[in-house]
Amino acid sequence: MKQLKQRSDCPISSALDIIGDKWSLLIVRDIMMNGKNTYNEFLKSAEKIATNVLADRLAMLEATGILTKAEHPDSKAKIYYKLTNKGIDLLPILIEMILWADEHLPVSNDAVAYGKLLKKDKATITKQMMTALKKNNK
Amino acid sequence: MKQLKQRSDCPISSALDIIGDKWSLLIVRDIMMNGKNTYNEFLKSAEKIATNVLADRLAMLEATGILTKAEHPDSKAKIYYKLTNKGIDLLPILIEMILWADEHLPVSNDAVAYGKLLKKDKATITKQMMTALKKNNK
DNA sequence: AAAATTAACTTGCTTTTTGCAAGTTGATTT
DNA sequence: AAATCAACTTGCAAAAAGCAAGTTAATTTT
Repeated sequence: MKQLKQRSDCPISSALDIIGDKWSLLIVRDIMMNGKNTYNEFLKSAEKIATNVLADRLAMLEATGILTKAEHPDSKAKIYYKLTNKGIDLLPILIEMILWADEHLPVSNDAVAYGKLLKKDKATITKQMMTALKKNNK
Repeated sequence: MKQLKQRSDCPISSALDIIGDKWSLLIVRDIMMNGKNTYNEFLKSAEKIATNVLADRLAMLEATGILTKAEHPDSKAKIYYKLTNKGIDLLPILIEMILWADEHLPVSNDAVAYGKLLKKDKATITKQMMTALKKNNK
């Protein structure tokens, strides 16, 4: 697995030590906003993560306590990946990324629409999502 | 320079295409919160970025319109790197990373103290910093 | 009940990126 | 005029990413 070391005691640097790559937050996004929870579902996302990279990131996100493996309700062959509270608490970072991208990058029409909604009522929407996610988590 | 391509039209993915690495946001942090503006100042930060990686990231951040090169007030030998409005708008993402790290990772005492302050008055502090940064920017 | 399919990986190999040390060039200081 | 400083560049080794194919246990289909 990717080497996990703390480069400094700066909080931004320490956060980036874990989530500072192109893939980790996409897995978190898929669980949080796209209702995905299994290896093959993650593989199917538009960004096309490689199988070995996905395996590596899942192991790393588990090792850092952002997600955990659980039994899948439908089948013993599947693994149900779910976010911990630590993982759920990444939501505000994702929200701010959406708002930034919506303002400064070319994104889909859907994303533009969602961005407008978010901008209007960020605090409420965030709190709502957070509560829903943590409830499912118990 | 690192290949700049959009993996999908998802806003989170598109944001990560640019800032999804271990170094870019540390440069932004250094300009935004640590009063650093030159190559050698960036090199001196605790995380010890390599010279070639720094050069690469500066070029990439300039190419994506997050920062620009300006004349240094004190010397013609120095380059003064400053954030654009697009770069300044990354502040909320950094703020949320600080709050997350403060809650879930081991960070310095200073960071813990600052996190408490932030948590109490996030909106006001963010707006204040943003305004100050954009004023300097004109 | 055997064969095929699915899910979650692992392996091997190539390409790209990172990290490290040393070198270059123009401006500034001694 | 010589030494130093600032911002890079270059060369090379190590690590990570990307790609195709293979493995194993659990279903599903025939």
